[in-house]
Amino acid sequence: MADVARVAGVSSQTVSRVSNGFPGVHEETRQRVLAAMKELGYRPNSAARALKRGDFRTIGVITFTLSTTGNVRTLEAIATSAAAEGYAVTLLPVAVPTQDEVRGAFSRLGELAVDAVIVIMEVHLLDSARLSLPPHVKVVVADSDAGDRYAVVDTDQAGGARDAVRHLLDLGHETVWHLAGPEGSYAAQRRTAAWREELERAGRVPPPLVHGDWSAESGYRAGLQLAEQDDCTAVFAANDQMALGLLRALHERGRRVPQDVSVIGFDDIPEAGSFLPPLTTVHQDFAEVGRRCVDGVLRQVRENATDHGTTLVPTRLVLRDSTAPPPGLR
Amino acid sequence: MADVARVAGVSSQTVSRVSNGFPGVHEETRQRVLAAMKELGYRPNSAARALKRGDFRTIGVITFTLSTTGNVRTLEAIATSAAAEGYAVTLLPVAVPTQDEVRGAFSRLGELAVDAVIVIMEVHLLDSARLSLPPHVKVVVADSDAGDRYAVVDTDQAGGARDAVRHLLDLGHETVWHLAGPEGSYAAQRRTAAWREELERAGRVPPPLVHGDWSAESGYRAGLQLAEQDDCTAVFAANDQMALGLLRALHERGRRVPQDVSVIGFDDIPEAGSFLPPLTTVHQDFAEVGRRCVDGVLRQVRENATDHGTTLVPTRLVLRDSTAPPPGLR
DNA sequence: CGCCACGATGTTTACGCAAACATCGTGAGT
DNA sequence: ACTCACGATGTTTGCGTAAACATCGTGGCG
Repeated sequence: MADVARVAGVSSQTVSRVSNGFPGVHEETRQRVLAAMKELGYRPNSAARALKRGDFRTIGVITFTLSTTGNVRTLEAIATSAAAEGYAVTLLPVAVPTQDEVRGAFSRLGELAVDAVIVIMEVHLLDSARLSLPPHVKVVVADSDAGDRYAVVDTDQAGGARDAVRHLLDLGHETVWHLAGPEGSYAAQRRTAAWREELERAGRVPPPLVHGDWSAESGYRAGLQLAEQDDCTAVFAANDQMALGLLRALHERGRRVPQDVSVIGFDDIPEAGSFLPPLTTVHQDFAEVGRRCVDGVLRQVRENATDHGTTLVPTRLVLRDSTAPPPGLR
Repeated sequence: MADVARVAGVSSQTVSRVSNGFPGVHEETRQRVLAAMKELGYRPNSAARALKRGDFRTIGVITFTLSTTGNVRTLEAIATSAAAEGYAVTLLPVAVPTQDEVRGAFSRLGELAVDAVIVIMEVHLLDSARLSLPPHVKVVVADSDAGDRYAVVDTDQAGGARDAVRHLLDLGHETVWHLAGPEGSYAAQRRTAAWREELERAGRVPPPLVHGDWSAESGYRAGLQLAEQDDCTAVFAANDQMALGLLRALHERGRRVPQDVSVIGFDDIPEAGSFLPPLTTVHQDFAEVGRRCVDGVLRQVRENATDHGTTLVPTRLVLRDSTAPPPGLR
């Protein structure tokens, strides 16, 4: 910076003003400084900037895994929105979803150059970790229930699940089976709860629950069981991957979809339209979730506020070819 | 830090020594300092540290999109490896794959707190952008051909493609059709080139090329064309998503897989085993690619060297149920 | 008994930048 | 002509840390 100042024949303060786009610099001087910066290949040192300003213009994202579409899409949207606001995103991977690991990530966070954190994770893993959070770091939680301790942004899981069940009932199915996500997942719990409520509201009896672990493979295993149930004409899978495995199991057992069994998924992953048959599913707007997460943390950072509300992003039912009226009604 | 020093009754320098694990501090004193740090909730300020030390302990990752499995898995492995080495990872999303956008990302990089960069991107997008790279930033390129300008880590695309073709020929197929990736992609080009070479080496005539854009939807469209070709008994799809669409198209047109047509993919995405039928494919070890990327940049950072070599990560053929001998040979 | 070496700790300084304050010159108003 | 206000620019200072150097005390050795 001093070099630039010397070349341009000004003081370093003027260079600073130019580099930050502050007013009060004569146009001609500004041009001279810009030329000098270019000539010397000057780059402001972000460490010094951060030290002086007291913030880092960086958001940390803590997430357990990038193997689920949802987390990835959310992350992508976060990165894009953050970039648009002049913020960088640093990734804090948590290898194993244990409280120890999470606590470790949070404590590393303290030394990390981060103004705010977005946590994409089941919150029960956070419980004991929260204490080690540096006091000035703002938090928004996605994909979880944080009670009133943190701000939360999430898909309207319940609404989406209700729509899915409703759709199958409207087609005439007597009831709807549910291929649920892992028990530890709050998102899975909410989808399951909403499925049950919607059935009960319609006066139907919820069939026994079948659990998977989000993977296609677990969907396949569950599908082999469901294929045995003759009275099973409609299944609501808690995500598209499991629905994929389910489709394969049903196909192997000679149960046609949608003629014999209707299947509906959740997420609307890009491949869902290419399943056999193309999958009717509940679309999640991960991009919107990511955007609102960034909005949320930046609002907290800028206004030094502490939000606690929950923001729900609506879902949308995408009708494809995997659902139809039950055999009796055709 | 000054507060900690006061509470512990030592100088700030001693606090610094403790916080960096330096020797030459009496054990008793160390404990006193640690206690004071804990009591006050002291966190070293990473901006000041970076300013003083001159590096950031951070690796930037520039990638065009997180919508392909490969990029995501690579990113995940990078983040994990980097964390193990005490480095953070900051994400630099490039919204649109134009040279302007890429150049923008690279220039933002200059102001970013980053010691090294891993670029997961087609390199032709880099060409004109390279000039604006800050001189001290080390680079490793994944998923591309960077000539001898940068260090490169990549999957052995050619080897994987050869294995795929070889496998189909060994089953007795007369020739192998190819559903290629987008023309702009170097990875796609290499797979295509290897496919052609392997066929020619076996004295077969390469059928006309069909292009997709990596998406399942494009695979479906291509599949509709291929289903018309009666002499098409084996297809090598350049990735699993396109293979998925291909399977659907073949199924819709009444061509059974693998009885009438064999299909092989590339990537081995987690869902590949749940396709209908389970997909034979070429497994890419993205985790290894990510790890080697981190190794590469860190070696450069630490030894201040400039690597230019190319590291190839081997692939592995995963046999499932989508390939079989051609109809004539059954 | 005195000196020195060495371990333990303290003091000074600079990293690069930008806020706060200081200064300079010019044109408008009286 | 003289003041004053204001725009343009310069000077000083400190952000939190750690390297370099300085100091202090203790035990061993001649």
